[in-house]
Amino acid sequence: MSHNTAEINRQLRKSGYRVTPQRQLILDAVCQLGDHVTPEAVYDHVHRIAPTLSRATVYRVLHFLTEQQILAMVHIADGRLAYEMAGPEPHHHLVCRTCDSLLELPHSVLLSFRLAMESQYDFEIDVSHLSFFGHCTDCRSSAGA
Amino acid sequence: MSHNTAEINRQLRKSGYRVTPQRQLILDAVCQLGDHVTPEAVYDHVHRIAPTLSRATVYRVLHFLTEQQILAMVHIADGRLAYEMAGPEPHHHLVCRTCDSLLELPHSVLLSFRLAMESQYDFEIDVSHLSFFGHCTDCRSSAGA
DNA sequence: ATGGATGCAAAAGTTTTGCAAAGAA
DNA sequence: TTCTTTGCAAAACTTTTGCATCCAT
Repeated sequence: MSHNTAEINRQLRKSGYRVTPQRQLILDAVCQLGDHVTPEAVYDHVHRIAPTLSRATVYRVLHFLTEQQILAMVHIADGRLAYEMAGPEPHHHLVCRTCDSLLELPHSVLLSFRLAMESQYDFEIDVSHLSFFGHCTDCRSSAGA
Repeated sequence: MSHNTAEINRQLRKSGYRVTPQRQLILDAVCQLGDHVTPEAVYDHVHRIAPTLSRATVYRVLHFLTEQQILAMVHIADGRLAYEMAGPEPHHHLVCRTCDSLLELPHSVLLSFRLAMESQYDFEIDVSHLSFFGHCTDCRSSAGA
């Protein structure tokens, strides 16, 4: 996924924040590294390009960009947190525990489930992003059974 | 929830493991503290009773009891991990982000969703435990909206 | 020039590990 | 007695924070 740099920069400046090389590097990194990017992966990536860019900045910028809704925070296996570009439409993932592959799940699939929860339990599920863990086609067939 | 101590002890010994006061204390703690118990909460609890019981032991025993399927590991808010008694039947939770209350969700509710994922995406979701985050009745009404 | 952002380093928090000693079977 | 388990302490890892400096506007 590529992001609209000009648009994002305009948005940030309009809100009184600054567009810095670090923020651009970190955003590019999340973009290039794909879905479910960990802070450490971001750090590894940007640190190669800008060796003085610190871990503290990576964490701060990831938080910042999430607050600005430019990034989204997602849960990954083992209860860790990761980030990805915040798309206009919520989407979800099927994460294979064996090969770590990702399958994207359109939002529509979750809607009926959400509605059921709402009517049966009067509980409004936050469905900005969900990850489900399990096993994909390939791993199920190769693992036998 | 109370657990069948005698049965569990028998199971452990049968597998060649030992029943120690620490293991019993930690199991009792998870039992008493309820669903979604963090390692730190367990430590706080047992440390009051047995001040020499160390954090290392808490972590080791929680892992151990999970391997033995006496406990189950669950994801809670903020990507943290917690534990609870492993019931005979999988169950799931609706976790309120506002008041942290828990609603139990019977396994049956998830079955249709699971089947849908399996047929549409050929992906087998691991449904040993799922937590959904959102807002409960009370918090939705009091927060306005 | 002004105030938000960064780098560094240190701290805080969480989980793991090595090893000698303790203790369950 | 034997061998698993524990306690302690230290290490490993992840994330946060204080503060002086820097730099985008």
